[in-house]
Amino acid sequence: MADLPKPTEAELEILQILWEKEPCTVRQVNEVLSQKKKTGYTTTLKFMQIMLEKGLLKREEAGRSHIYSSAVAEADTQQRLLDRFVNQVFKGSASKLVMQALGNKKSSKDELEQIRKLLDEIDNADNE
Amino acid sequence: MADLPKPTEAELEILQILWEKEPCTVRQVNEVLSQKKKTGYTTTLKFMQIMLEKGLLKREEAGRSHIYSSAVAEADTQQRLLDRFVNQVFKGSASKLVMQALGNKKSSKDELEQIRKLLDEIDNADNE
DNA sequence: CTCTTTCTACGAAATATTTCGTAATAAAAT
DNA sequence: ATTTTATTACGAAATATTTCGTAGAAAGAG
Repeated sequence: MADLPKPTEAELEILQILWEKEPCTVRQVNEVLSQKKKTGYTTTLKFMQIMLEKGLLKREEAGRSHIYSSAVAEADTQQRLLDRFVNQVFKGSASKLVMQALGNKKSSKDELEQIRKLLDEIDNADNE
Repeated sequence: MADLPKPTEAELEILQILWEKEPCTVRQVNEVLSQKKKTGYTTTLKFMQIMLEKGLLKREEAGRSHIYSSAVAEADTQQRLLDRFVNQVFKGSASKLVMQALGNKKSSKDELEQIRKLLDEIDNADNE
């Protein structure tokens, strides 16, 4: 578990698609990706080859073509990016980020309730 | 209130310093910046000139030299970056981000209490 | 006044990221 | 069997970001 590189913005878009639909061929990924931005097939292919080299994806040969899957878990990646983000933008203060996020984003009652439950759990476990 | 460009990583580091200590000369900023990464004086200067052009900074002539301040507020910038981040990494779900942030980051009791209060306020105002 | 130091401005090199064209190959269609 | 289509690999152009060197001007020291 060496230090995986931080995925770039474009790489993250591809990971999002794979997390949702994997395993996928390049074509399948490109079909989804090219709806948000007009991306050529070989552009997507190139990204996925680069990501394979970086260890972000894995693949399996299927005759002429390849079938890709993510090699990094969604939650792990989110956590890694979040840590970076909190440090860069909020000087490491997760609670400041949380308050800013809650302040301007409307969340459903259900979600707010879940957050409350989480707070309770943290409080209870908080006898370090 | 046109669309300010998203500050790059290096630009954000400079903004952080200014938000803390502004107004500053290039030298003052570089003194702080060069402690985290060995940055040459002209590198910092160049960044600050670019940031002036982009509208991220403003400055005032002081004889031979210039005195810079931020032209964007910290909270606004954080909010803008946060929105982007939530969309890119958490598919727009602020509450997922919040839970991930609370889950792995230890926050003080005080901070957790503040978040609870914030939740209450949201609940009360929540008659969309 | 002359030399040294401290600025700014500018250009451009170095690196990272994104995008695509072309060639080679294999499969599928006719 | 020839042509069309689909796929990978590769290289490199286009763009964005980071870094620094050099020149010139202005201030300060001697």
